[in-house]
Amino acid sequence: MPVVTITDVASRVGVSVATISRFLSGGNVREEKKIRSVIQELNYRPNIAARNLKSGRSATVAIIVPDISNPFFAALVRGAEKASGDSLMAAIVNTDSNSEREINALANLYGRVDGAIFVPTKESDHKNGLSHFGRPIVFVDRYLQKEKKYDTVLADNARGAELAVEHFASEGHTKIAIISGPLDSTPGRQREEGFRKALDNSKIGANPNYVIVSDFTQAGGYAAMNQLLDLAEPPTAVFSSNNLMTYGALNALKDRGVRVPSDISFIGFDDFELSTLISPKITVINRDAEAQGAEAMRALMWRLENMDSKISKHSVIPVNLIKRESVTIPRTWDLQNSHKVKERQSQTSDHSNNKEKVNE
Amino acid sequence: MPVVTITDVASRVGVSVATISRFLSGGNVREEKKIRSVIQELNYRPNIAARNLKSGRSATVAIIVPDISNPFFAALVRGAEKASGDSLMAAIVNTDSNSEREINALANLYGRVDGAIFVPTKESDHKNGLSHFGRPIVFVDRYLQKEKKYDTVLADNARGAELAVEHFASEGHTKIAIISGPLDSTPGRQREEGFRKALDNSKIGANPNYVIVSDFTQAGGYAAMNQLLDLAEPPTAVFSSNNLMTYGALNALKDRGVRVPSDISFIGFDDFELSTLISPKITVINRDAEAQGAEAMRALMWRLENMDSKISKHSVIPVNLIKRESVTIPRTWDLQNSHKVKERQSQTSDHSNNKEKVNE
DNA sequence: ACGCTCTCTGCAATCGTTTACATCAAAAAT
DNA sequence: ATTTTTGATGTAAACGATTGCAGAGAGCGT
Repeated sequence: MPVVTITDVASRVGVSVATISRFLSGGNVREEKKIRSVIQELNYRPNIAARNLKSGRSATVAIIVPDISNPFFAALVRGAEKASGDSLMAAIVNTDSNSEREINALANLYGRVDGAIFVPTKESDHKNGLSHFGRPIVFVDRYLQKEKKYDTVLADNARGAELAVEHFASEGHTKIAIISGPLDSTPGRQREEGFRKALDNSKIGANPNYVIVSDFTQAGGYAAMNQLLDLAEPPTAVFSSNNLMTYGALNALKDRGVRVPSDISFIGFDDFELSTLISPKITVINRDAEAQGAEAMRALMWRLENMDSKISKHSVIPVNLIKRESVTIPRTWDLQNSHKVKERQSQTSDHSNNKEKVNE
Repeated sequence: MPVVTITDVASRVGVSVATISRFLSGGNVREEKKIRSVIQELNYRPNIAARNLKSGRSATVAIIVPDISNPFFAALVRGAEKASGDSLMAAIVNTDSNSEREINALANLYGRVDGAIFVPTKESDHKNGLSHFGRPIVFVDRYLQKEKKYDTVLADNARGAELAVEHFASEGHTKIAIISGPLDSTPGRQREEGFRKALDNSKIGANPNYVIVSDFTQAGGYAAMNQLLDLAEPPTAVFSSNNLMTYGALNALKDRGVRVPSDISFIGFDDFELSTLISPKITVINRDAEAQGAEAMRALMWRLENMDSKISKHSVIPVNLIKRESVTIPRTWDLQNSHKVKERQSQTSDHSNNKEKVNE
């Protein structure tokens, strides 16, 4: 297996290597036709490593995600990879939601890739790792609070939570709970904030007992839902902040024989395969994960072409509510009960005193 | 942002670049301590491209899969990536089950990667693409029939199908159907063969009407199940050859109001998240997809270290039956009916004549 | 004291490209 | 007919590492 180089092609055609190189990069050359045929004949392929060395680029980008087997990240990666086209190679790294592995990955990737699409686990500081990496990074779905200069592609998380709350409220719910993700992750925080804000806007107000901060895992969702059901006065509607926790929460509901939606209404963030197979079909907040990945890749590619641009780009992926069967009006008993709550609620807001809310 | 090279380190320490290089590759050097501190101080990182050029390797492998958003492939990739450790970078490519994109990917990857883990869509010939690629390839889950020299990591597909049939048979089913994947794909073919073999072994014999060859997609599974239900004498038990078709088949069942398992028993190949959330919990043939990916990566790494070895390695990932709630005994009406079938069946086998089976 | 081995060192070639620069012939402008 | 412009070409120097080779001390046996 003789490895054929540009020199072989050049001597075979009878020109210098420079000419071949120029042909390869689209320049005008006299012997174009002959070069083409010789390349074909010898099956010449440019040596990528040599090209990378000379050009200082690798035509490769990294996609760093917490867990590729989470359907959302899988779709994200798929969209990104598809958008990269043939010109760019995508290397993927799984961090298992481990901050240490994240900085490790960044260090390892240095010099191997031209840039990265990064889904960090936490919003906490990554500063050293990032500056050492020294290449463009597009943050997806999560970002680092202190670093404004990086491009981001986020979902409209707050809006998603609002849509859920508004839908619950329009059906008459007032005892609305959230199973939230970690507040030091972007989607966790933003969805929780959106939830509170929507509750405030609709004059219902957030009940601290109805805010369970969990961890975006299935086990966490299971525990959180049980915690809600154990309350003296359980909520009549529950919003779960991501797909994995939705699985867990639904399992808890099932295990305890609580029926959806007759006993409790439910909305999850992020649609999932099989959401139509289970009974009832689950109402969800949805967004186009593939589109989000594609947008991130486009942003990164743009940045690679415009390294010196000072402006940072921040895209927001829209969300929408998919109404299915897991939301209905509260049970009568709860309705009466919620009536009382409502009254109490309006009293407190009359006094513009939300201390009572916290103690409630 | 001054890019620091080995030369900078060398001059700072006061030795030649060769010494630094030797230190980097673990050789004994006098100034080890000082070199270490200077590297730290200047934050020197070896230039990967230069190293690749010299060594002729890229420390990168490709993972080529039909669809990363299929949970099975996601798990496969995850296992492979994890097994690669820090020494190897994994580039993933989605082919969308498109043969053309497969050969394209191989061509594109030439020179960029040291080897590949490849899940081809079809068993048909890829010969030219493969030989031009000129680097080790480990075939996973699927392989190319005519190429025996490549390493493979397959699941025990035939055994999986057998387990399903045996379980159905042990519950008294005789009208057993398969929704098969394409017969020109390895898992499709092997599972269908295992199905037939198990049926023959148990003296039931395969009914051609009960073998629907579909395409491993959800839509395909949906259509196939409908086709089975439209039969004058529908099967009492159905085995679906992959997870996507399982989704589709279950949807069809649901849409037509056919209850599982009271009306029809069901087993799917490959477990899936949420298999416990839907009612009934689905009985499946399972295998460890992550382990399969990890094994593939190990095989590839071994091959990269032993390029000249003539022996090709073929690993088989075990499968097991996870009994849940989707299989029970056939309905009484069907039992009576199947009794007749059984009698007919035993007659034909008495005659040791399986021609009739084909015509049945 | 001499030669021998052993260990570490620097020199310089090398990997396969790209590209600034100089060159040169042909075409265009005078 | 001469000068200027144009455009393709070849020469050679990079890019940043690795490595064969030869040399230089140090340690050791005789």
